[in-house]
Amino acid sequence: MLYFIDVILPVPVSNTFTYQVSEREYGFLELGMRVAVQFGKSKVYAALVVNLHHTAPLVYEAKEIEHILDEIPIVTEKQLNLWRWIADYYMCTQGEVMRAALPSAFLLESETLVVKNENFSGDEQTLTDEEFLIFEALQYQSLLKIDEIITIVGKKTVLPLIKTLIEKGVVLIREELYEQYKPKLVKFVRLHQKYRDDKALKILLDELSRAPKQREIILNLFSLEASSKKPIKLNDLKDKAATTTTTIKSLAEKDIIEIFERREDRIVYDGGEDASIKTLSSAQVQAFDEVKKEFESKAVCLLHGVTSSGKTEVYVKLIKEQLERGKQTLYLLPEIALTTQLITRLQQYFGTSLSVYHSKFNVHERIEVWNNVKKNSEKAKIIIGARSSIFLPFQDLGLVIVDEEHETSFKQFDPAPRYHARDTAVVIANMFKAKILLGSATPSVETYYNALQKKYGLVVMDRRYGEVMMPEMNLVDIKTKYKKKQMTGHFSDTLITAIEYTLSEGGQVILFQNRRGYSPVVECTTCGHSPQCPNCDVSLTFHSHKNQLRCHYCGYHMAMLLQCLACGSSELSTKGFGTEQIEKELQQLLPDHTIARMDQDTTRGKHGYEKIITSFEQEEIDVLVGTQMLSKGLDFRNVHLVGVMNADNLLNFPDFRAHERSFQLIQQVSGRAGRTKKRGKVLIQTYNPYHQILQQVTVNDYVSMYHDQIEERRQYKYPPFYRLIKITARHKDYNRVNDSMRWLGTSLTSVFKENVLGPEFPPIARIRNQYHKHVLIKIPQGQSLQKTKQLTTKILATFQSIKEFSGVRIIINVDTY
DNA sequence: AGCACGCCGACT
DNA sequence: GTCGGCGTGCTC
Repeated sequence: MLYFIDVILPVPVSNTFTYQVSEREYGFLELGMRVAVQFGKSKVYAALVVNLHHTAPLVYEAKEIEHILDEIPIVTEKQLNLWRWIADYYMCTQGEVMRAALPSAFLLESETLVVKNENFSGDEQTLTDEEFLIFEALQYQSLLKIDEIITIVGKKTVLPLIKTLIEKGVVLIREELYEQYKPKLVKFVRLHQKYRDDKALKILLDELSRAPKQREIILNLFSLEASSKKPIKLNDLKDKAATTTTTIKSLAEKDIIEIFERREDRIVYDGGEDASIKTLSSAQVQAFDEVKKEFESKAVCLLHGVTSSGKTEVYVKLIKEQLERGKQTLYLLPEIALTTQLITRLQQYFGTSLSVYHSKFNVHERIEVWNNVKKNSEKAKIIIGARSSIFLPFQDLGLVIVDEEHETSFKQFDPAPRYHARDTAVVIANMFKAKILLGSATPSVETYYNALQKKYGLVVMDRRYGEVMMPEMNLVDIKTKYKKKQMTGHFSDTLITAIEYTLSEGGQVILFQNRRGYSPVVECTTCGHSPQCPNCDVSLTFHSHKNQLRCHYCGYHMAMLLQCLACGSSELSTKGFGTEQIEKELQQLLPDHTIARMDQDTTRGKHGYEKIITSFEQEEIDVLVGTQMLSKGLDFRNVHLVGVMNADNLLNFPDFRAHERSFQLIQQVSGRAGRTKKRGKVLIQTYNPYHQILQQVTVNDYVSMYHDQIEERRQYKYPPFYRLIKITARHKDYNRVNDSMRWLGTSLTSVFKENVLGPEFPPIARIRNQYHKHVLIKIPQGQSLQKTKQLTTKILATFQSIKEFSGVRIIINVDTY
């Protein structure tokens, strides 16, 4: 009998691949283990076993595997099912899901190493200059990586060169697969066994009386053992006895003590004692009971609670319950909100049962959390993390919490899999028969719809915790302010007065401007020309601190112009405004106050974000100017005033969710004001104070906003009534994008009729010298999703077989955001 | 994704 | 005329 396995490779190819294994290997292998396989001419990859069988492939000869990489599966069967679901639903390959799901240390790819052939006996005179360079380098260095060879010879394509060297017998190549993860080993010490009885010990101490240093070490070891009752770390002993590792090692060589190693986790929570959970307010108790009640009949429940209504305490109580039942909990947060604030708070409640998982962690830390979750260990009963934590190997999941459920960062945009973590979490919860709670102050229209349809449970918390009042919200009509000359730069007199008043009272201010940079567009006052990015179809943005023009899409930058490129006039003016300009103007208005800015430019680096937040918390900063980063779950006690510099650029965004998002954003930013007894104040500057959304924001009327929006969605055929699949073509040739998309649009329309929109160029058609064009497929309720996707895939397969369209990259985005 | 094969421009 | 560039197609 023959033995075969099907594997997924971490590459964007749609199929699984079949390899042959021996009977022994077949008996050992389980689904979810990794095997090293050769794929293509030389590369070796770590592939994941997804099927074991005896069916020999018909049209090709299966290769044999290199070797098995794991002793136990690293991925559970539930995960494999989930991967299949994601690949299917979001129309991508399982390899792409694998790439996103596994911590990078599990994804191995071989590296080609060039070593010298010891048997080389030929004449080095026959070598060309380049060949000789490599030959020479190998006399000093036993092996060379491909990258190193590229630097040595100074050109890109070196593979043919290596090939001739192999033919001439000068070098050999080796493919090496590195295991990136090394468990952290900690050295421990203990007394050697032969001195474990009192008599032997006494003799030893007598013998050591002439070696006081060594005797000292032994005595210190005893005192440590007596006080801790746990194995003693070598480092602790070293510190206690004020000695060196070498001295301790010499004792080990004499067999007086033993040094042994143990695996240890890198992530150790060493916070204080667990804080007891705050007693819930009556509103929180009521919400908690209601959620539990909803969970009796429904798997998903929406917790709609205004900002600072104390949703977190309700979550904590629910998690506590799961913990008591021994179940795992997943707490999902939007990427941006992974601030230390919430994590510290949860650590105080749950101590060592809580693990954090997100992309800023290094490979080793991620693997450890992964393994702990898979072992269902006590350390990983609660996982808090961003969207990628849905890929962890849960064993016994009881509850999922999706906080700030409406956040669009839960949807992965690029690369594939373009999954939505909230929606995927619902699927996972289903697989485990677990409950899932979606929390938000401003739920997404889709979720709220599901709640009203009774598909999800709904629990409302409409009071802020501790009877803190909702902030007082006012609109400032800057159109009239400009007319009446009551504006200083971008600040209305109303806003300035409010800022000055707040500061005089010792309060802090947050100013929100959803645009970074100094001013988006530089324009020549003579001819109207504005400098464009050479790689993208956008105007360059002026950043004053570096006196540069920058492109936010490709990172292109140049020095600020002195003269117009088109007409040479030196009269250049700026249009629009960003955070940087607000900061500058304000500094001039308030020279005696500290003003800081928080946006992508100032929060670069690992701790940039935390630094600003901490100094704002400690009131070293009086006014914080920032982009939407500010709106996410931060809790500043002393902010009394929030100013929205310009609400209009949010509302005018060309997207069917723009109004919903504006409402959410302004509402969230406003939530930063007045989180204590003193009532906070929010001022929103706008050209359009009668805009429906702004009116609804000021009176905090989520429900009427929802009803307006849902009506629009129904009327214009958008989610939740219709599902959307966006297909994008990308190529550097404008005509090829255009022609291929015309074909695709026509083909799709012939099947889906009026439910195909486009093809259409996006507002920015060219990014990094690549043209983009979209087609949108709308899927009405009742039309089979599966069928629609099958038909689409079929059309796309035809598309890709057309010669004239070759090279056009297709990007599929299901449930596009 | 990588890597090999195959066709076209800038240099000897 | 060749070398080196990149476009195209396949990988069990």
